[in-house]
Amino acid sequence: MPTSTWTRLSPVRRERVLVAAMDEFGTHGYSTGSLNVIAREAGVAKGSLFQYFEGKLDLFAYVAEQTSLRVHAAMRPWLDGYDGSTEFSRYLTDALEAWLDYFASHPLERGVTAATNMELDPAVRNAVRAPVQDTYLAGLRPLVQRAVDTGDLRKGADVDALVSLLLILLPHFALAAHTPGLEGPVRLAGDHPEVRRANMARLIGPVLADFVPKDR
Amino acid sequence: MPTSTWTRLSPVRRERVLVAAMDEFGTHGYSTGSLNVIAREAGVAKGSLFQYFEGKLDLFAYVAEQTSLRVHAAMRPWLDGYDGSTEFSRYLTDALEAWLDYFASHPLERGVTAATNMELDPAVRNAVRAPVQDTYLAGLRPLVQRAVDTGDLRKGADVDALVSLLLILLPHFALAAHTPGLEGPVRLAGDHPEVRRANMARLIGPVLADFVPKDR
DNA sequence: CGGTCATGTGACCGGGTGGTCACAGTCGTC
DNA sequence: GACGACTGTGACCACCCGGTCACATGACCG
Repeated sequence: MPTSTWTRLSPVRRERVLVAAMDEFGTHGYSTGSLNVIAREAGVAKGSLFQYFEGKLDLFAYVAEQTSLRVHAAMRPWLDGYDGSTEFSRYLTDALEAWLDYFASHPLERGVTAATNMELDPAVRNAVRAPVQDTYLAGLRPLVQRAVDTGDLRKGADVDALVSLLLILLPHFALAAHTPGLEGPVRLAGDHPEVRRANMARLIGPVLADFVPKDR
Repeated sequence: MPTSTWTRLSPVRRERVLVAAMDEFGTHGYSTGSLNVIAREAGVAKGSLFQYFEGKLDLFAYVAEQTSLRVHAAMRPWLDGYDGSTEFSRYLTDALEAWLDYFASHPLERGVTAATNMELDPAVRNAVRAPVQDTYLAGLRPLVQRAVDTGDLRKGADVDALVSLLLILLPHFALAAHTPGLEGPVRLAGDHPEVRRANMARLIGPVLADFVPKDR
């Protein structure tokens, strides 16, 4: 949790520190990320960082939280916008495409998301990843539940199972498109957006197939 | 690649170093793992490590490779044993359960697998993860292909898509059962093996459903 | 025995780390 | 102008890192 000093800071200074921290942690991860570098890139003395945050972990947790809020805000229209007028699998594919587009155009957020997902140290992950995952859960579950309620997904479909699968696949999709070596034979880093969309449909389609009503 | 000195070493000394390195890298990951600790735990001078390997990355790459060989060897019966006499989805569920069992009883291998999968630095991942992933690919693809050939999976099924999905889900299953915060609502860390198996079936079942023939 | 060579060792090196703190500056208020 | 509270600063601390290297050890051979 940032200190009160941080909240009183001028917005431009806050943004400079936040961006520098997102960049550094997003590029090198938590343990390898350097406060010296963050302070230098932000144009701020290192001592100042310790007046704004309790320490490195506190800063990282703040960065992770802010990032997840930004991502969540960007995806909110898709999380809230489903009304059953479009076939759900089509809607979800569109939403996933927007998801990929967002990370393609927001490398800072992509980096921090990667660093958060890849963190190994349980202490760090507990401070950072579990809350973020809860945010995703709170966004996805109602969306899936609504699709079941409207009959766009099969009555009695295992909502928890689908949500769990999405929770595994979503971060993977977001990162695979930009980190080589994460992909299987079906690549998401395709040069053409159409290829990427088609390949994503190849992956998400089969997963959804068992959840849609038989007569569709 | 280890030096020739390493290959001439007594097996007990090699094993001591290997185990210490698996433990350290598996617990703390590559960048945070310490050669000082490895040398101490192995009962070996730090200088000796540099007579066995070119440096830290070389040691880590060796550890990752050896680990993937061990895992691969343990799973080989399942990769080779499919002959179409059992329904494929049943066979795969059994194989995945063996997969979970293996990591439950081999914490060193589990730790290194986690560290390999969670590595952020592209240079390290290229040196380590891509080869490992190729090993998985070489094991999984023939298995799936055989299931298509025997008609246990639908003719014309998208083999690449299923393999890609498995490549994403498998490491996740292996690690989720032991690293809190990685799981969605459907948990694999259940106390009872039956619960765990049932939950895994809830996740893998829908994924497979679209690949099995319609008349089954 | 002396000589050679492979191997083992740990003090040591330069460098980077997260974190601290004594000091300097900068406001608003009386 | 004088005060006090808040904020900014970077030299500094103790510590740990990966990597090196001069030397010790010991096995084998003539």
